[in-house]
Amino acid sequence: MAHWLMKSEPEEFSIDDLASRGREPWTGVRNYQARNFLRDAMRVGDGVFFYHSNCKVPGIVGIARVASQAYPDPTQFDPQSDYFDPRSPPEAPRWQVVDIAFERRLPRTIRLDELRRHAAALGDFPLLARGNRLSVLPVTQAQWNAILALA
DNA sequence: GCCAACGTTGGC
DNA sequence: GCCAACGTTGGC
Repeated sequence: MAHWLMKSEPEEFSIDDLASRGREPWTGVRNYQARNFLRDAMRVGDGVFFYHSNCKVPGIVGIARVASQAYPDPTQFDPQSDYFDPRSPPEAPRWQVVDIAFERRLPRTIRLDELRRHAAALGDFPLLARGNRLSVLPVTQAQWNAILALA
């Protein structure tokens, strides 16, 4: 089973939002590399670190599960949506979502600065790479275990 | 709010 | 196919 880290701005969609909804389509991915992870590599049951980005204390705040295979992101066809993509052909949609199911909050936020301090132990971790902007990224089993042990 | 880093676009 | 311009991400 694979593991992932998915970023969300808490002002848009926080771990509390996921907790209250239970399950949610992960809409709005508009980066091809992230899309490819969703579409080609994610499987139902994969573990997800829920990461709060672009906020006061960025870090991992909870655990979720991949709850569906990938399917076309409905927001790409919705002119009212911020994620509307007029260049996505309906017969060959560009953007995909998976559903994400809430599992639990972590007892405390594992902050980005803390993850950086453990960078050596975590090995090659794209979240910590310079200038990283990818919003969906893979986490190895070893990284998953090491990060959970910090919580 | 600033700005470095990065991905995408489009002219050539 | 190159690459400058532009828009976005996201930490600080």
